[in-house]
Amino acid sequence: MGDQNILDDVFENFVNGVKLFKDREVLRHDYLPEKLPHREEQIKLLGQTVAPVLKDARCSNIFIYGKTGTGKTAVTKYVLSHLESKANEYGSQVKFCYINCRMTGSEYRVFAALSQNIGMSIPFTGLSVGEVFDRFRAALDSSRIIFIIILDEIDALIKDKGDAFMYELTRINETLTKSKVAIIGISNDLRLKEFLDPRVFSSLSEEELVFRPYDAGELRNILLERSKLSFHDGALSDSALSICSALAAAEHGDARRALDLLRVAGEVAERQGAIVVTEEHVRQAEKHIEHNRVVESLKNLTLHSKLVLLSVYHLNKPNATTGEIYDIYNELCSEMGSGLLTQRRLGTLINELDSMGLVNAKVVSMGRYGRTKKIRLEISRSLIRDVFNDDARFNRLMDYSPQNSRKNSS
DNA sequence: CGTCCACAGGAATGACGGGCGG
DNA sequence: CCGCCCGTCATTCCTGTGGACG
Repeated sequence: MGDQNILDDVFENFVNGVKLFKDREVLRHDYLPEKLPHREEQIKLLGQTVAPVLKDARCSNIFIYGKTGTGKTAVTKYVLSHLESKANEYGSQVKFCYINCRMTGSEYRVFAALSQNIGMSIPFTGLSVGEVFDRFRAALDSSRIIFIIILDEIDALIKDKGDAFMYELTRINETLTKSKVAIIGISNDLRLKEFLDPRVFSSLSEEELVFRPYDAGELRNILLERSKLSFHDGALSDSALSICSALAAAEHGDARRALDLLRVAGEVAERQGAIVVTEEHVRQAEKHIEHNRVVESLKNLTLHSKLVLLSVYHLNKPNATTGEIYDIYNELCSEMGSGLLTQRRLGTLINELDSMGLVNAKVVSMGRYGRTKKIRLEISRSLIRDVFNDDARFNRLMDYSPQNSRKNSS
């Protein structure tokens, strides 16, 4: 009955309470606004580059660089959707296909998605990559179009699969007679060219477009535009808006981050029944986002990654080495009756934990005493306890104290 | 100034589950 | 149903290496 009342309050509050949001969809980062402030230059350049397709000519390949949240994807989608409607107007046979390489995952699935887009279905798996590519090329040629391929986050794919498939793709025009292909590559990593075969790179970057990070003032304008659509008048304090832009600017000039902060701050404020979103709500939002991020990645770790992380937790010193971790990991494995992985494997698991920001690993040389990684926990110990205590398998391991077999000084 | 530690991290290979074409 | 291929995880084997020690 007490619960009932609480729930009533929650619903009551939701229905009758002050509403802060007008439309929170506007703050999602996949929302494509009608205006993209501070990107007029890039829009113009990209537009000029793709314009030839309206006269049925192939446009140059384009390489777009910029860190996350600098508007690369938004600008590209914006320009292309306008291009598409123009093309319909003029009756040009233009098609484009947007692919996020990181989401798509493998070269196989990239080609499968491309084929899908020109109306040819490819099985999820089962064929060789070469076969899929051939089918794609055949289907493309017989469809007589200008095909613009947008490969977003292409760096993710190239870094772990290599650039062989890109070589195929950049040369595809030579074997097409009735269709033409242009590629727009989008990369978060400015150093991508170091990973690319020079031939691929030169063909891919007939044009280059660089997106600088936004500064605090620009972020502020962006947020201002969006907040007009997403919040009710007066629901958002000026200082909250400023602090969102400042925080995001300090990170990478990441607009996506700024929008997230603003949205979550709004949600926090709404939940607290506040009439206006304040600076304090933004601070809470920041913690909230980070907390969620960590808990999510923690939950999604594989068994052995969890054990490795627990080993770092148990060793509990700021300068743990790979070998020490491995010893403890060893103990934990036998304690739990699970098989154990090689030290080689553990090394790469540690690197993964590092890139997720759960752990900090740095290679150092201790001269006479070898070369190893110094590993330190990057997240709070209590958080680890909270998350792992939920999992019955780890109960015994949580208050387990390892008998550090190594004789080691500090 | 060369040695040699304690690993790093690349390459090749294998085991395995999923999924297809024929 | 068989044979093949994919992607993922893991092992094995390997060469490479910064710098304190002797």
